[in-house]
Amino acid sequence: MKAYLTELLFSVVKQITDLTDSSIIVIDRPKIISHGDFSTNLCLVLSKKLKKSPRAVAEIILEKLPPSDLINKIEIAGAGFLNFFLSSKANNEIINSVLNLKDFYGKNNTGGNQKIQIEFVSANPTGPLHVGHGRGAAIGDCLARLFEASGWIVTREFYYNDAGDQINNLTYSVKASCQNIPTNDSQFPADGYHGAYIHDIAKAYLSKKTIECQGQSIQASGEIDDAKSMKEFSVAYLRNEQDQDLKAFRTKFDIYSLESSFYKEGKVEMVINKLIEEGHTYEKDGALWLKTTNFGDDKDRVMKKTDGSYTYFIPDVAYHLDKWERGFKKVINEQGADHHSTISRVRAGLQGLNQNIPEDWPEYVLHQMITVIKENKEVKISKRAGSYLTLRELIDEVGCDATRYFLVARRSDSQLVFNIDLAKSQNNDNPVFYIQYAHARISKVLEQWGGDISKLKLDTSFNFESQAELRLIKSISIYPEIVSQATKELAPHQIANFLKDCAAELHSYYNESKFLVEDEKIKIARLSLINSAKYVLRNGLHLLGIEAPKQM
RNA sequence: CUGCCCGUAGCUCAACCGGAUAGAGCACCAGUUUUCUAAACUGGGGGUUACAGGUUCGAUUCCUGUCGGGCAGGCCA
Repeated sequence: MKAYLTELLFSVVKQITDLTDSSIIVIDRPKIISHGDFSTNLCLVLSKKLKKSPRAVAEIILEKLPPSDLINKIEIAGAGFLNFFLSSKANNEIINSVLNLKDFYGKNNTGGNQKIQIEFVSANPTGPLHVGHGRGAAIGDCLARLFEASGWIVTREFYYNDAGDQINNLTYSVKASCQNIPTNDSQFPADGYHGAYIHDIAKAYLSKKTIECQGQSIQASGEIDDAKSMKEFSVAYLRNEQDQDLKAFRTKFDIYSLESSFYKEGKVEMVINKLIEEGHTYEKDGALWLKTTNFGDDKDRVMKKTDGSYTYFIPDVAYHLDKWERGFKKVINEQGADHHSTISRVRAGLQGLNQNIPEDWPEYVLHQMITVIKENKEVKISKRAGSYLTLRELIDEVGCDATRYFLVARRSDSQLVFNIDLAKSQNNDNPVFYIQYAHARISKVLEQWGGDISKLKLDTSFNFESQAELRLIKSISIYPEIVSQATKELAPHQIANFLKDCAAELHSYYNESKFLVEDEKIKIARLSLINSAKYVLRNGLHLLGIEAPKQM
């Protein structure tokens, strides 16, 4: 429809100016219902060029605009906006197209089956997942769903840092726990982890438990001095825990990449050698440095420490080179804002490899930190200190649907306050229930009608008149634009907000109007309308990974 | 001190590439059920968009500065 209006307007623009590019025509969706279905600021833009007032330009355009049976009326408003009101024929065709497309309404194929890789969560296997990881999981998973809905082939990937110092700290902590050293004892490792889960691992290790992890069975040797087994077991134990957390959060990954594998396969070594070969390194203070300042960083970074081991971002670079070599021209990394400094380092490393990788590759979506409030007090999320709110606890307390909704319904780049008591006590006022309730209400009405829902079709000559109906139609017709915009801007929260609005329109309509009426024509029309709203709500909820219940 | 993100109603958050009277929910006040689910709806009060400048037809949005919050600035990850 936007394209249609653009073409219509451009045919006039060509008559009254020498412009040959239709890009100056911008069609908007007005916020206010009385401003019509579409609007354009074209006259304001052209007024300077034509040396006429915007409203005068509007008069001229209006006069020359060819008639269309899809447009009911066009108004000049405000400073010189042109507002378009769709005809009932155009509206009815939208409803019928939703009824035809069903689950496909809102999807598009702008991705053209290109490959995209989305990395998210990527928590270290040193503790259970917490709320922050939950935010990453919710955003990352919704992004993946959005890209799938836009015709991309999505690979969801989880990267495990299973090779750095923090893994040794984990092992030392488990060992100390095996020896019954209290966490506050001076004998306990200074950089150790204090959470209660450490004791669980120690207990399982001593009793020689077997852990299933990604199709492998890892058995603990139970020997306190068997550092290798203890490390393997601890990591497997926590990965297994995380897998269960993610499963409870309805988040699946296609590929798990292990930092350790890039060492094993020699890819870390290859990256180092290549960077030396390309002349981007130098030695200082007994360490090997990468000149990241050549690529926009504010200072150079150590890549090989004096003890011969590598800093964390080198395996990161190796990992991203691997992504590139696997053919992903588009890669999105979703991570916490506390990792933002790695962006410039990883990109610098990739540039240094001289592989014609674009400077802004990969893309990043960073989510800001979460403050968790419980009983009016901030809950500190610290693995080391052991005070800890796990994602699983949250899911158990407020449910998967509500947790997902809360974590994805806000712009990722603003900090978020998660009030546990509110989320818990709010049950009835929770936005997610509000949306689901709208879906359930429609389902119930259609069920009571008892007709063949798949055959519902709207007579194109039918005329919807009430404000509630027109508002609902507008909401339904906007949906595909919301999906493509949310995808383009990597902003899944727009889906959540849209659904709340759409559900509000439905509830208003529901209260204003009865659907199962005597008049067959009116009944079919109204049922067609709410059934198309049902598809929008269901498809939208699906994009958020939230269920659309038939009854509540 | 330096870099990145943020600052919008009492609280939690929206606002499409710069658009029209800055919108929702919670909380507060007043109403709506013998009729498809009241987990709903209708109406009301509540704002100098942190502050000060600038850019232009037009700024919550872009630029500069100030203040405030968060995160980074390890040979930790």
